[in-house]
Amino acid sequence: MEHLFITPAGRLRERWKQAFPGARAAVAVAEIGEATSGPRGIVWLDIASLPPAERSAEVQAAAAFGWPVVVMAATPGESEAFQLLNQGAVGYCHVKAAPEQLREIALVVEHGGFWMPPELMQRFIALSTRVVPTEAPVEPELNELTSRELMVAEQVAHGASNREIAAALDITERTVKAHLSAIFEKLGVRDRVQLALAMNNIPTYSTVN
Amino acid sequence: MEHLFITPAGRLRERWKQAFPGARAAVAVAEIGEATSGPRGIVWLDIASLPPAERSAEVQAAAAFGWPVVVMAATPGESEAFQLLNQGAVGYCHVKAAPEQLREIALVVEHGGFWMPPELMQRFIALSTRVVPTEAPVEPELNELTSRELMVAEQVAHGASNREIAAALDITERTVKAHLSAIFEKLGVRDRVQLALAMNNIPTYSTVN
DNA sequence: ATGCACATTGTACTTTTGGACAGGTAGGCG
DNA sequence: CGCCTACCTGTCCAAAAGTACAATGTGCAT
Repeated sequence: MEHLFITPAGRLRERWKQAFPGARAAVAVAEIGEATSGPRGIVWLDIASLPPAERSAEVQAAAAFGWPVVVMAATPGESEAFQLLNQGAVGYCHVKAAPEQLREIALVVEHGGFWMPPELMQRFIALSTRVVPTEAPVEPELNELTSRELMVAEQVAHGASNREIAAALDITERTVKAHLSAIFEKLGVRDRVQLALAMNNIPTYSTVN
Repeated sequence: MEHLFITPAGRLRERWKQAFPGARAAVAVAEIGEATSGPRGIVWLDIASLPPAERSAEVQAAAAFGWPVVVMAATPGESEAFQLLNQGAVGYCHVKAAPEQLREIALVVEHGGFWMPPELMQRFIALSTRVVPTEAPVEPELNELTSRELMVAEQVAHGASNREIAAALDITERTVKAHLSAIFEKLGVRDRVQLALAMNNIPTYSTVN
């Protein structure tokens, strides 16, 4: 496994040599543009001192080389991270990552995985759930609901509190609760939050319990 | 490195034994709920024959165990993948993945990486660039949330209770409440119901008081 | 008339939620 | 070094939500 560090300085940092004794350094990927047929390796791209505008192109060039590309940034930022990963990088870490960290990353990417700081990963996954189309809409059997229950359910679907519902329907809060209990039972939801989501055709996980 | 396969059948498939000769099998994570202090291992969760509704909870439970969780699905779908990763899984593969593949995945996740099929990863990246881009906020206010707050908000957006959120994020209920208070303040909503609706771009008319 | 579903309300209770007040830690920054 | 932010936690408390075990009334169908 070869390790190729692309860095403006053109020379390896101590940290890198510690991580991979046999590592090589270069100023640009173009400098070694033919080893595609040799043994697999990893390209480590130091973009810390690169103008932001050139980074994307640099990653593309490195990715074109055929080896997994790990980007090393000085100030890991989420928008940059994903832009660069989108350009073909498979790793994104801090330029001052410890040797052990680098070896971990190497293991991950050489086996087809992606690597980025855990916080970033968490955040992106969280964000993704917002845009990924969730099929399987849990279409509630609203037919099961009586007319009065349906009124209450609609109020909840719009975020109303029990007190507000009581006022709107001119009934007691107690009665609202009674209707709600019946609704929960019929629709198989646990509480008003899940009801509100179900009424808007939004699936809920953690429906258990 | 221990390999624990959670599968309804309770017994190892040939493929798994080939991949990890020392692997163990169990019907549920609860069955072995104390080895947290022992050597690190990986939990392989077979959700192929599990009702979709229970999968999320199962992943949560497995994640609570403390080991990296790899979900094995019969028909890998992107929405499910992201949901389950959001529940704490760090891997998502086909239940019939080849032994070599499993070993690759094991290497990746045991070194802190994430693994999912390349197509999914591509899709994931592509989607994320749509959400994250610097100055293209889908909901401007969401940018005000910190990373942790966003995670909590996501959970609420899917109907989770404080207790479930606490378990999922491995924090106390108190902390969840703290985050929620901050979220309510920042997003200008009154309670978790309105937050859940707001997160799903559903207007609420009773925002007053 | 009898049974039944629906709507309504009551009391009492547990659970959940959310806020108030008060900390503690860790990392980044001037 | 303080200062700030994010993150995490605690106790105490009050409101809201939800459940359990009721009762009452109305209309409708068998």
